[in-house]
Amino acid sequence: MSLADSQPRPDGPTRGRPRSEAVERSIIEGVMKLLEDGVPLAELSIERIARTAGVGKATIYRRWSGKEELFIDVVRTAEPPDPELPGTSLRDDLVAFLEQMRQRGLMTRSSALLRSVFAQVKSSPKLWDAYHTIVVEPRRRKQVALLLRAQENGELRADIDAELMNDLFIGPMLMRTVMRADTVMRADGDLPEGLSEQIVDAVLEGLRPVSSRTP
Amino acid sequence: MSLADSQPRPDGPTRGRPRSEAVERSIIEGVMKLLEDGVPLAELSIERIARTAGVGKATIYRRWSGKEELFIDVVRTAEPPDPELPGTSLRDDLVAFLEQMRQRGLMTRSSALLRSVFAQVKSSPKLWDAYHTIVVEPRRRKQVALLLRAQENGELRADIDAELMNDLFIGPMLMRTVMRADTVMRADGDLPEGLSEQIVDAVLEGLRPVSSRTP
Amino acid sequence: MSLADSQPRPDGPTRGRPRSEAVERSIIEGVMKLLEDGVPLAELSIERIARTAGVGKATIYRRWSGKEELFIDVVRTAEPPDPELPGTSLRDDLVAFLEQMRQRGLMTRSSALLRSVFAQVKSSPKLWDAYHTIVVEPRRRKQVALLLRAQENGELRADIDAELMNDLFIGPMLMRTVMRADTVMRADGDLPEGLSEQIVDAVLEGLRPVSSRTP
Amino acid sequence: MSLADSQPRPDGPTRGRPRSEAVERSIIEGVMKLLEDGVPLAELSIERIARTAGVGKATIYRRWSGKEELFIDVVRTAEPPDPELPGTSLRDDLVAFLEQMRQRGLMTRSSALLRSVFAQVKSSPKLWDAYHTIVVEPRRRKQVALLLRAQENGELRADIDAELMNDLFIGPMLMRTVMRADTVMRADGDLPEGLSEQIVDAVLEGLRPVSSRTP
DNA sequence: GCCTAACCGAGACGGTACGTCACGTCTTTTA
DNA sequence: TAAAAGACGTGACGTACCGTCTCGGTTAGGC
Repeated sequence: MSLADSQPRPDGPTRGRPRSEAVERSIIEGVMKLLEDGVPLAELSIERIARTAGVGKATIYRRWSGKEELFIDVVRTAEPPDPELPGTSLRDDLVAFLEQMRQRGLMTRSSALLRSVFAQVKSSPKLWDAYHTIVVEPRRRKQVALLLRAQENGELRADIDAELMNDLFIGPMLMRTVMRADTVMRADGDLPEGLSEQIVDAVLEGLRPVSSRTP
Repeated sequence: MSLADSQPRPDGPTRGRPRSEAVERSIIEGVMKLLEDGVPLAELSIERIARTAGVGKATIYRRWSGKEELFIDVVRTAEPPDPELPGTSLRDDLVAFLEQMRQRGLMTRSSALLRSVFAQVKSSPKLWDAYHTIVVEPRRRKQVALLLRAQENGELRADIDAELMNDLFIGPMLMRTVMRADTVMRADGDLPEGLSEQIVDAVLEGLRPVSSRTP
Repeated sequence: MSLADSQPRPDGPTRGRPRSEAVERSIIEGVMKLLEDGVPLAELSIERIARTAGVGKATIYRRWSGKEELFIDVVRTAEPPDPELPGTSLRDDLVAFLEQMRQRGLMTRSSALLRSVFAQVKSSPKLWDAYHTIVVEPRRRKQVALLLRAQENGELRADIDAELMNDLFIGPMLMRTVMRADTVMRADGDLPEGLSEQIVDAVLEGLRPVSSRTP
Repeated sequence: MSLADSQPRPDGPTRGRPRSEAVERSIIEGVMKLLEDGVPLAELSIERIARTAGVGKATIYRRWSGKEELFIDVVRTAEPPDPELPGTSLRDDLVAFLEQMRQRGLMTRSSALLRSVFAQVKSSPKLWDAYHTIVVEPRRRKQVALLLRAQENGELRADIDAELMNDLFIGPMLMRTVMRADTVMRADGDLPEGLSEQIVDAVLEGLRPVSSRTP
């Protein structure tokens, strides 16, 4: 799960001068710097990245097979780790997941970065698959596991698929962070504090067993 | 709402030979044909589009300022019209909206096309704004109006913002059609018949006034 | 020999609106004006000429089949008429011819024009042929006739071809006006007053019969 | 005096892969081949030259700033070297110079080529200056030096400028090689053997001191 | 005093070439 | 052998003209 040499050295492991790890880092950080500086993704050519990182083009191609592969490593580096769950209640854990999505959707510097690479990643099936496998799916599995446990505890209705339930919680926040947030709204008015709680409470209301509903 | 000349003639309205509408159509349909034939979006150069449509490059640039602008019109042309609402009940109307999203998410020819252009549109703030203004926002307004009326009728709780409610319904389906559908799943197993009803019923359960809940 | 309609009207002589002579003039004068203003010949596109003359492109193509044909008429219009010969002596007549060449080679406005179109004319065999037939050859014939008469009078040696003699006089001046004058020298120091007399006198010295030489 | 990199590398002398001389040659020879095959100069686009030489356009622009600069090197490559002078007499040396001009004016393959590029070069002041500096002026200086020595020896009159004298010899041959030869005459009848001697003898007659004239 | 054919300006049209840029590969020197 | 530098063939970019073709609107005869 480390910063992969996506392009492994073809022959033996150690002959001649070894690849410099410093170079690896300076390339990825160079890309991040450019994105943070507001350079549109479309203007991120390999040549420009090499120039920025003070590196030869061949040095990039030796490690990644192209721009897409490189971006996977950039996203992986920038992606925030999964949130620590409070564990105090189902509701609190769900809120924690949504809250992390909301944070990422805010107009911070590092998120502006993420969002633009994200768009690029999304427009390439190959990248999207990789991103899904490495980042999205593991997190989704955690969320679904949480809900399954709650169903077994009787905290949630058992007659609805846990995967669908998960989408009921995640989908609305996604709606705002990915679909609307990046462009239409400029201020963060669309992602106010308390939004996570509002969503979780409203959806949870319909998913609890009848017996345990708010009176 | 007609096929716009995104690049309006700078001068008066009618001097010189008028632009041919047939050419306009053949360009847009040329793009659709290429996409349907499985040409990757990255290989859709203006030169190739012009060649396919049997048209000079200048003729394209006369109408659109670049590939992106052109894609807006392609999406707009392919975008299905808003669904006709049955009007029999709030639930049925909501299902109708979601059902349309589900249909679009299925792996039909025309939708495979749409989804890749859609990704491209999404990766450009300018395009995304335009798409939002022209396509998304009007539809969203209809949906919200529907919910507001239901709140006034007492069919829905009045203590939750109607816009948020709308996201609670739309978000989960979006999750599956846009986020997961294009790559992870190949068969349409993720968008089964009955999905719309499942979502609407589950979410509606938490949004009805306490008095009118399922016992 | 008038300003030709190089592109004659195909059918009968007079049906419909006749072509405007004013338009004809304004096109040719437009070209001259552009050249006098120092616009490089290479930048003289048909589109620009039409714009300058306030004329549609088709109006130009109706008269000339292309840029080259048009330039013939421009040169013809600008070419100075043959000089009037004093007739006082062979020497004076020869000087008159050379003096005209010298004048044209000076850096006057109208000659800057001529020289640049001349260069263009020269680079196209078709144009060069036309220019030769219309302008150069008739003048050359006059010069040769002059020399032939002088041979009959005994003023010139009879053992040298009159056409070659003509080149002996014309060539040196051409050397300076066409080959060197346009670029290398900037001031007109290379074409000083008295140059024509110098050339004629020097060459004439070798062409007179021995009996009549300067002692 | 080697095949210049008209577009010098901006940086230091030896960094990165050096420019291939083979490519340089194949471009210039490609142009020559096209011209020899009778392709009109106007159809010699950079794209076509690149295609013929099996070379990318950028590789051409890396060396020359445009078609014109390239043509200088083509002309320079094809230009015959200065003739070897017999040194037996002033007359023989002058004949040698003229004879070379006459040879070049004949309808040989390589000269048909040269003459059309030559016309192009002539139509651009910048090119013409360059051509003059590199090719014409050095040769002219040799010729003038020859005449100056003859003046000092008393073989030529001292009262006529040596530069003017030079034009008296060169001009007439130029008249036939450059002005008339390319188009009007087709066969080489205008440049017969013996022409050089005829011109030199006729002009020399007027330039010798009176004492040494043909009786 | 109409009729109508040809003119006129404007500018769209399918092409071709321009000169620039980035692609991914390759060949140098230097370390 | 890696690394920087940059040349290489390829091909798309967006612009400018080419010569042809519609447009709406004149402008002169011939009836």
